[in-house]
Amino acid sequence: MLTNDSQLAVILDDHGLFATSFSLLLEKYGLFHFVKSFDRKDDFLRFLASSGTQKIYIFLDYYLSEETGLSLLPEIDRLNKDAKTIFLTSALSPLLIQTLKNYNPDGILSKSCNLDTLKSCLASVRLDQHFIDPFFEKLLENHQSTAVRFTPREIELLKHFARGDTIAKTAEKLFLSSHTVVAHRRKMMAKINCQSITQLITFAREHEVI
Amino acid sequence: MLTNDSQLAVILDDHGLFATSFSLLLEKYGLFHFVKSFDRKDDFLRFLASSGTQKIYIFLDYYLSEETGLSLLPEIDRLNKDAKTIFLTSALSPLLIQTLKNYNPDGILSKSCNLDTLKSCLASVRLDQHFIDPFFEKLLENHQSTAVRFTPREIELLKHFARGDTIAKTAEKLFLSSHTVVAHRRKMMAKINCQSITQLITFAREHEVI
DNA sequence: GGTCGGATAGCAAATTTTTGCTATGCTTTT
DNA sequence: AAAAGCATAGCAAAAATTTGCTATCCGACC
Repeated sequence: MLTNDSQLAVILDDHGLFATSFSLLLEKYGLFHFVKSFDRKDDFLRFLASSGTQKIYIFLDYYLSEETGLSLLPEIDRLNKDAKTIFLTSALSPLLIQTLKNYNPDGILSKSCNLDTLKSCLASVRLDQHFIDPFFEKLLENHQSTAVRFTPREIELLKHFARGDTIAKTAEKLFLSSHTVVAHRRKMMAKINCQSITQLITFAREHEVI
Repeated sequence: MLTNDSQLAVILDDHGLFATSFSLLLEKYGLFHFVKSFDRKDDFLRFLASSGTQKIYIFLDYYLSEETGLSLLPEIDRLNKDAKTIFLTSALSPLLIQTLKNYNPDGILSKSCNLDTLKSCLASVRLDQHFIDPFFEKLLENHQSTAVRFTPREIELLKHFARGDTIAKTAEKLFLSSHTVVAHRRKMMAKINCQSITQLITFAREHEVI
């Protein structure tokens, strides 16, 4: 049922070990008859350029060495209008996933997904439907509901704290009274109910506030 | 020459897709006859516990979901004294690689390495020699002068601080005197010459120490 | 057999952060 | 116009962190 005729999968991931290994996985389970993997953007694009118009399924890593897979989308579309693009990412940030989603690729999969999710994704994409990893769906939902809102000014100060600036240093840089900086800290710490600046910074990082 | 009899490879990587795929790679090229992959620490440890004393080659991801592969080393050693441990990491930070090296695992490989490097690594490890990816060797050479070193214990404490634990909390969790925790903080802060814990944490994050 | 570094622990003092409470302008929303 | 929320600022006390200095134990290395 999954053994569609002459479908080609192409993988681009700068972690060569993953690219090579993943191509074996796609072959082994009969998900594709032909699989080609690349760990360099240039080779990948060259191959794509020579691929003509045949139907191609592209597995694209989000984090490439110097850029993100997103930046390749226009080029991919130019080279092969019918290509299906599925993003693979190890990211855990709702903000990043939302960004990815906004680009509307054919699929978005977590690198932590299991074989069944991979198969579901392929089944959907083969029916011209879009697929997003249930794990990421959940991530997005949770983000909406648990969102603690920091004001723009608070986030600005928070960035200083996260860079290691003390109260005094932050006040100096932003031309504020140290009392004001303390007040901002206090307010943010109250919002997430914590007792120290490191906890606040950790929270902010985990929730991609900064 | 590579087809040693009844050698077992075990993979632990929280990116299930990689773990599964990589196991296929190890099998396909005859690098191992038996390969088992896990994406959860618990399952991995349970398997290891039941493995008896046979020779095992462990491929360990550096970044696990809540901790680093490093923290599993004692447990691995306890469960199987003869296990060979090879780290796989996508990290690019000299400091992190140095840290990894200090633990003296049997092998350290970049996830961006090619098949030949993987084979060289295995050849070395099978001769009871230690192997480090040439790419990482170069990375370390280039940064020898500016390298700041944290000890394993320091990094352990650092992770607590980064999670927001105070001195008292950290001491409590690790069954230490708060004086000891202070001493560790002090030492690390002296190493990077900073005056507050947030600066230390920021440094550690930027240099991928934690 | 001695030196060195790492992990442990302590005291006292200086400094910074955190907390409890208050207050004044300034927008935005109702 | 009142209310609500944001940015600003202050004082004082409590708590935590940082610093200067010392010291023991242990294992590794020469």
